[in-house]
Amino acid sequence: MSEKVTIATVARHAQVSRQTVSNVLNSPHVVREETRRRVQEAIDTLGYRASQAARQMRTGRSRLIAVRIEPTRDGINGSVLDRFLHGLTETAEAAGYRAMLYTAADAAAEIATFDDLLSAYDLDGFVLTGTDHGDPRTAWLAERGVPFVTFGRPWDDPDAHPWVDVDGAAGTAQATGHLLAAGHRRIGFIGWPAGSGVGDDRRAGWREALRAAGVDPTGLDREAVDGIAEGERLAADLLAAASPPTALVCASDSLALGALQAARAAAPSTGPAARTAAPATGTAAHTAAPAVPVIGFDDTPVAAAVGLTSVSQPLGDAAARCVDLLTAVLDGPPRTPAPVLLQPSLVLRHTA
Amino acid sequence: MSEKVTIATVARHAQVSRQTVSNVLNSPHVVREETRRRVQEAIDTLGYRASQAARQMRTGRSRLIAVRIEPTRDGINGSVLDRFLHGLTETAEAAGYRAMLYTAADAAAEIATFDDLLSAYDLDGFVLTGTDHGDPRTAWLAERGVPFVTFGRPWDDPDAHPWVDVDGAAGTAQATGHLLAAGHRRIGFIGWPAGSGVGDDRRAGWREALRAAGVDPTGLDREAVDGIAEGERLAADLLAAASPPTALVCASDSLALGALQAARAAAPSTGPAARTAAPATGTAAHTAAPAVPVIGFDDTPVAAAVGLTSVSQPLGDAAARCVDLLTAVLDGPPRTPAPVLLQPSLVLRHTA
DNA sequence: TATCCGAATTGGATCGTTCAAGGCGGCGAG
DNA sequence: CTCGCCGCCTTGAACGATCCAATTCGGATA
Repeated sequence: MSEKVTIATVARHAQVSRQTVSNVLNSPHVVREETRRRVQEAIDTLGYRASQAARQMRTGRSRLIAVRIEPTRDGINGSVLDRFLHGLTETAEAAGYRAMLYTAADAAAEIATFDDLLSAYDLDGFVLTGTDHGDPRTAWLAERGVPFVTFGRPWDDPDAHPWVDVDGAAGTAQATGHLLAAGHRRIGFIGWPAGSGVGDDRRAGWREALRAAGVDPTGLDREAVDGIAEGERLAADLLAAASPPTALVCASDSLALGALQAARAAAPSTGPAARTAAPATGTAAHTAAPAVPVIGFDDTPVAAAVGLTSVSQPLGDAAARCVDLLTAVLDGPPRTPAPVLLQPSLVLRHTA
Repeated sequence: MSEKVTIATVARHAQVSRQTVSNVLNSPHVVREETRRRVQEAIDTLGYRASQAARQMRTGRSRLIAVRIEPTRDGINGSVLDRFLHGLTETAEAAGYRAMLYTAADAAAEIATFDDLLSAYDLDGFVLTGTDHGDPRTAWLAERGVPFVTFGRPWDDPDAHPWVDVDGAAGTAQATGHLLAAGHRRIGFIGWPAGSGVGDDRRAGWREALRAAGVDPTGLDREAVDGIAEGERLAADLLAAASPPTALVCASDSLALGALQAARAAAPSTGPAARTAAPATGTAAHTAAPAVPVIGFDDTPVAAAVGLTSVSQPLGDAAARCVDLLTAVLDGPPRTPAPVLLQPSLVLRHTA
């Protein structure tokens, strides 16, 4: 191995000055074509790579973006983040950025981490996931003019900052529509307690779809925090009602999984037009369609494994668009790029 | 906001030289206690943070470690990486390091990425996951003296480099032992094609456990690449044999999930001492114990969701130990720290 | 021929930190 | 008394890139 190859090495090798080499890399248009080629050749020959540290010291830019990796709560929804991260890393690499991970127990700790990462590592930007009403993190970042994008809408003001999101309401509406088309009328919803942006959005999709079909959604929904056990409890409660729903839409795969068990436990009631969906996946149909169809949300591996019909989010796309927006802010003019709302799709399996 | 606060700002504020401030941070023992306190106070007051870029430029160390984020293959095993990454990031932060992500399509691309990360970002070290026989990546890194740790043994030479692993053989042995204790004798194994380190290890655990119990494992195992469909196929094949196994141990949850379906499809055969395990999880027992008990490997969310008994890897621990070993190499004397072999545990659920 | 112009290139200064070398007062040994 | 050493601190130089101002140079213009 030879000595470390710096910009000076390249300059000497190509018979030009350091600045010219720098120009070839950063502003190729100011360099004569023939010179540019000669320099580029030297770069390739020597295997030169600009030192990020040196560049960063001068420019204050690190070409690093940070993402938080959350503790896998439920376990089921964990792999959502997994897919998102992969897409993010891949797109960032293509744009010349690298993704850095950080953890934080709560919003306050996360803000402290922002501060640390910004002052110590000169981070260029952040990708936040899972925003909610009055998020203190976005306020902190915006106040300091730090570039960031959220995966999840700013529920208070759609123009507050760049964001990417998946249209959850459209997803539950699509799920509800699928069940309506199969002949169901009384379609229940199992979701999260009112107040969370995402949860309310998903419930709204179901409600509006029912209303549009002329069905009164009153009394057809239940709510609880996420979890299989909760899903089972709520579904059992719904199915035991005076006039129970004949199909269920859920705000998550966790809830849906629990609901599925309640649906299976329930006697094969007199649901209309049962057994409409055909097995969609390649694996054998290992579970019979439940008497009460159930649709989940997120299309997690668990859903795929147990044959649960679920609303799938285009996570790779979402991650890519996050990077797009962020780099637009970083590399382009200082204007806020338009937000992106992606459409989910319904993945049909055995349960609906 | 005031101006950027550098080491010079602190020095002025504390009435000392830059170097003394630097010493307070990096070699506190050479500074008089009273001075140290004064400087520390100035640091806290001003909210000073050392610029990584400047430090890195001088020392050549970035306090960054890189991990590859793989494309979620199966989906089921994806969340394994998720948990590992979280633990890694957390432990790295505690040790003053940050985790950076990268992707790579294959080993060659990964090596190219090594080169890039090393020369451009001055990466301090790598954490590799999923090593195999004759891994070109470890060879490349070792040749250049780049610090790295693998999660997964170097299957050719245990002393080649620092590593952390989970004792897969012990896991399958434990699973097999559990079934033996329940009265089973003919216990089958569904695993991956011979040749992969991890797969062979897991098979060996099962084989030796059977042998130790005086059972001849011949003909009781099948192999295929990972996947639910494959698992179902292999299990069906095994169960259709002349003298079929009465219980199954699998090399992954994916295979186990498939096997479970085959086991349920099979008529409740005359297995011995059926129904020994009691429901372990908090959620209601939604699935009856199968006629042929099945045990998976990895304790994925899917396993938890469907009630599959599975061998659980201590991923958080593993990640932490990876960071420990890596920082030992980075911060300590240049000797190879002892490898770490962690023990998995059997999580009992409904299927065994 | 002298002058000017713009494109292309050059050399010096700079970012914030750590390293290497050196200053300085005091103390113990020769 | 002087010398060397030690503990504590300071100063100048360097890491490798980019920014800025100055300079060269070929060619067009007066």
